[in-house]
Amino acid sequence: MTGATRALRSDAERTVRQILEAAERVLSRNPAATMEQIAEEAGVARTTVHRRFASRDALVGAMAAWATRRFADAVEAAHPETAPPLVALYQVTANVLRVKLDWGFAMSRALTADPEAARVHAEVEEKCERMFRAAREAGLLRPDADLGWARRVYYALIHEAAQSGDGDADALATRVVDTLLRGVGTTQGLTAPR
Amino acid sequence: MTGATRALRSDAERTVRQILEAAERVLSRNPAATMEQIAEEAGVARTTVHRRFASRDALVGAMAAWATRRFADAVEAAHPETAPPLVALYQVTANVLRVKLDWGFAMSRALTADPEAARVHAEVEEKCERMFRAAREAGLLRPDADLGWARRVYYALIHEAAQSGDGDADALATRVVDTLLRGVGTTQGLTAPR
DNA sequence: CAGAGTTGCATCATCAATGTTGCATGTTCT
DNA sequence: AGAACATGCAACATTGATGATGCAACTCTG
Repeated sequence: MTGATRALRSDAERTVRQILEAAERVLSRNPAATMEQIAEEAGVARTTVHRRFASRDALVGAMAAWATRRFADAVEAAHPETAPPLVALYQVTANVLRVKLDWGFAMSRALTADPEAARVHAEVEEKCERMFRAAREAGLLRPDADLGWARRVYYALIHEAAQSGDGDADALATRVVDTLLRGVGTTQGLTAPR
Repeated sequence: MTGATRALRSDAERTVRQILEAAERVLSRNPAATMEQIAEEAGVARTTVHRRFASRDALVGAMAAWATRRFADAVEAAHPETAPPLVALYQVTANVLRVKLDWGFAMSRALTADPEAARVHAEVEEKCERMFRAAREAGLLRPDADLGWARRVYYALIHEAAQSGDGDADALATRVVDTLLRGVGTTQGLTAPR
């Protein structure tokens, strides 16, 4: 591999990144957007997009793969296995939000056919599962908490926080974790109001 | 209007309903589904769908209009203006869930161009807003609660409950309201743990 | 400068979904 | 049975997105 080749390839990779980021911006606003619109947003010709990605599926797949990698790294960086549950929960939330703010669409498509992405995703899923189990055993969650429901709520809160978009990842994470654990009410719930 | 006409028109209306319901089933699974697939699910020919709905947009519009009406009725039937906040919250939740379980896709498309639907939707939005304000003033929500965030969370919880699909509307509503107010944790939150 | 590589542009082929129409065949009511 | 209407079927036109290709122009690097 010559120096020239490296330099040129670097240009190419920059273009690829521009396309991926443009696709994220466009598709997060309109999932049915056209390759033309993506190319326009990326500032390249549509043919260039097709030269880089054989098909639309390939493009979305590449986005999903990229987001999946960042997602897995974000979770791993929070050390959810070793950190105390509350710390882990907060760190995972903040890190995932950082990724999701930039790659929301790609992450929503990360559950597709690609076997590698599916594997990574399942792995993260399992880590999250264990984190919630640990949280419950540590008394952070109610002993009778339905972990499946808790996880659903958690994902939904992260999603809403990412959509609302006001504040940085740390502020949003605080809000998410706080809401997840305490809700927004003052009462002790329907079963024991007041 | 002759009796014959009435009878025939009644047949036609039944077909329309079958198409609307089939479209909901198909599109909730795959929003990009084909008119062909919708027709197949409805047990009619594709041409029949096109005879009833001039275009795909018209079909989705009709679904949205139908769902919007049921949605507005569901909220109104809970008397959110006059009932005590906690009761109103629960009743609205249960009633909306009943609609959303059957018309999830249509409701997700109810924010479109149609002026009448938009009006109704804004009206409901406002009722909900007032309900949350009343809930806060009644001490049901924390005094410092961000109503915008609370509403987002509320909508998201309803959505998740409808997706999870286990249990009837009343059980789901209980879960939603309980989670909204108390969260899933035992602590007093990040600011005052333990 | 020469060469390798990339991009833009124009163009073409393909394809799937949409929307239309004519006609024969029911179905329901009178 | 006859009138009125609805449906299925087959065929057709249209359209918009997708994907491919040839060529000229550009930008690096050596």
